[in-house]
Amino acid sequence: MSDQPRRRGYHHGNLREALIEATIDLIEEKGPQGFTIAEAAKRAGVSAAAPYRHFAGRDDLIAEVARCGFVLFAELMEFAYDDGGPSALSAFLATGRAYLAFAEKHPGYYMAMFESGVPLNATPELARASERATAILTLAAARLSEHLPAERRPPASMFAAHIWAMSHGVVELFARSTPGSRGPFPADQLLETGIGIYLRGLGLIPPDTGPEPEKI
Amino acid sequence: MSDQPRRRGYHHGNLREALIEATIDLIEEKGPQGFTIAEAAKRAGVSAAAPYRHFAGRDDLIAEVARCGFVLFAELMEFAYDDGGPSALSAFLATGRAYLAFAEKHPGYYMAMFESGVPLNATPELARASERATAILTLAAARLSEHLPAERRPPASMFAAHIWAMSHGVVELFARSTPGSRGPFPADQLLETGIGIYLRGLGLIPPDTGPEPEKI
DNA sequence: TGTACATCAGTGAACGCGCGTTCACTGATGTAC
DNA sequence: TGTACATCAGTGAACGCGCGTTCACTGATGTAC
Repeated sequence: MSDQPRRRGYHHGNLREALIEATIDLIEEKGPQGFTIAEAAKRAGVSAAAPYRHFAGRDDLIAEVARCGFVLFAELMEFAYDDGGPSALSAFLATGRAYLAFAEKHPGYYMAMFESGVPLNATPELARASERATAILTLAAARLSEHLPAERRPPASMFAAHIWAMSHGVVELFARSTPGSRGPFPADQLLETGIGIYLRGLGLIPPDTGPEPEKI
Repeated sequence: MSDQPRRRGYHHGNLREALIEATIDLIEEKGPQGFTIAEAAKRAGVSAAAPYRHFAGRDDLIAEVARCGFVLFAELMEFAYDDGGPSALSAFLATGRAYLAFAEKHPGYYMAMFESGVPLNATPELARASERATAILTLAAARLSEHLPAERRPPASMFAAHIWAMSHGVVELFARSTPGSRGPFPADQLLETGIGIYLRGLGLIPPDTGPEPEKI
């Protein structure tokens, strides 16, 4: 938050972390391609050459930010999932809410992860972090779909992919407060209702009462 | 496709369109931020200053490409929708397929529209084009949901937003052939099944036969 | 049909800028003895 | 406890580059008469 460069002396003492922080803020403000190493260094109160003591270059720094983002993301999802309690359904819905909350509270991370152009396998560490996050969502989906008879149970990874796709789509299209926002619905409501309808389609939520749909 | 600059003389004759074409190709190859006016001009066989006779600047050119993209997009969606025939349901599913087909066949347009950072209301013409595209999807959703009893019918714009979000999410996360693609499912199958489950949740597709889900 | 002229769509040189990165350096830190 | 020295994390100047944009210009086109 504090952009003022404050240094204790010749050595920064914490430059690596300070650069990561600065990168997050910069990406948040100007988007992934508006980010420059030079400005991150300036914000950390350090010369433009200093970052190269800690990162191989621009892409390496962004990849590291993305990795940290996935780590935090996974932690939040895991915390929200709460080991499947109090019920598989509520735990699942909580992870969905956590997804959106993460994107809204940490747009810098989110952009580094999904909009920076850094491929998810740019570094082995990044690949591992993103896989771990995927695994949590997939686990939540798997646990929830155990309540479904096996013969009409989609693969858990497909289930998870559907939810991920809808969540990501809502974030990208409707959660940004950029001018030109579409539609009158707040993003969290949109995602909540969307997931609700999807789960009803799977048979995980009882259908609404009401007359049968006419034949179409 | 032909990158060779071929000119008939001092005047290009068709520079505006040639620049748009070059921009599409460049964005497709290098992403929206890899695009430069200088290179678009070179591809069109023209000096770097020439584009300024036709566009106010970089952003204006990208915005125009996005606008063209929305126009084509709307046309394809409209064609796929086919005025709601042969049935509201099949017409709706066709528009979903058209969405994905557009993203796959015209990635340059798609990126200019959704990933370039150009806000959808950057110019009045762009805003109009994107609204028209939205309107078509919303119309398809409205027509389809007429088959639902009014009291459990979500607003058509919300319905449309759900579908748009899932489609966009599938495109962004699973349709790119970039290294690091996730999941073993082809994008079209993912979208098809996802929309199917969603529509079942709305009651627009009869539920699968099978035992009731246990209480969860 | 021919000529004069306005208009238009290009050129090419130049600008200022900021970026990513390298390099030889230097000041601070910590460890061996 | 004090000193010598290796190591580390910074500096600042410099580089080459390519970009967006401007400007005075010039060649081609089309229209009025």
